[in-house]
Amino acid sequence: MKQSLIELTDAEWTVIKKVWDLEPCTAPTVQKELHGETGWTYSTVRTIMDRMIVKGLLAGEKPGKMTVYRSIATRGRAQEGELLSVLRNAFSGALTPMVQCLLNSNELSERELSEIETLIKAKKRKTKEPE
Amino acid sequence: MKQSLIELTDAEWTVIKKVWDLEPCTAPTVQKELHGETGWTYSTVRTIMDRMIVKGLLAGEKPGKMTVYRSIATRGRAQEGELLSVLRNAFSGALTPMVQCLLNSNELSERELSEIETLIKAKKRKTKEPE
DNA sequence: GACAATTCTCTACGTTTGTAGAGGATGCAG
DNA sequence: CTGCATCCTCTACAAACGTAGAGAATTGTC
Repeated sequence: MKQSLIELTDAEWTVIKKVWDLEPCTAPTVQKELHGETGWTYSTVRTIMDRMIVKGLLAGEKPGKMTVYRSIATRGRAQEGELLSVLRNAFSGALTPMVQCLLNSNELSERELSEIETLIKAKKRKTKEPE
Repeated sequence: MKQSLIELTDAEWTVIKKVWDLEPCTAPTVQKELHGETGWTYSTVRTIMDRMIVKGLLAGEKPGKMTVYRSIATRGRAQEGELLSVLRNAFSGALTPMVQCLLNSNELSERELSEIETLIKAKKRKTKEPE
């Protein structure tokens, strides 16, 4: 039962990335970690995190007085969600143009190009001989 | 002078794709075209389009009584904007993982894989011998 | 010129997002 | 115990988004 696409707002991305790094973690910790980068106050971070619980993106438990947060949405599923929603909205589902745009819009090092080429070859192999 | 990233909402994507197809075009035309797909009323479409003018995504001229819309944001720049913002938010700027995720999250035909491979080879050539 | 159809303008309203303050509760230092 | 620092809860609020209705203006038609 694969839930429908996950989509995160910018603020949610900022928070969940820290959570992935720190979990299990508390709101004050996350806030302190993010403060340099964002300037957000405790209230701000806390609000975002609690809203993310409601959305099923994080889980919060309260053993003592402090709430301990964990991620529910995995990095992979979140990334996938973003990609697929761009694919759908911006490229009407057409993958090749999307990759093309990606390759054009960025200076890639040769190393990156080679890496990607390798990925493709691997994928090709898997496609040919399914498990 | 490259303006900063373009980002469109879902509704804006829906509209601008029609505009790209139909431009120059009027709001009633776009609304009629979208009605099947979205059920939106004239007011809804019109509001979105006018907000898009304010954002500099569309241009509107009014020679007679009807407003004629044209796109300002090009398809390419809009697509690029989406991709780069996902790259930044979800992949912290790392391109290879993004491509990898894309390849994994979708069943690609062998044809697509080959197409992409070709793109990469072309790109590699261009990278090696800059103009 | 009166009417119907089309289009426009203006206003509205609920929801989501970004951001945060005020004040209560709790726990540790002395 | 008393006070200071932490952390929590609740509430707020402006901007953006999705969605749309009400009523004015225009125009083609009889």
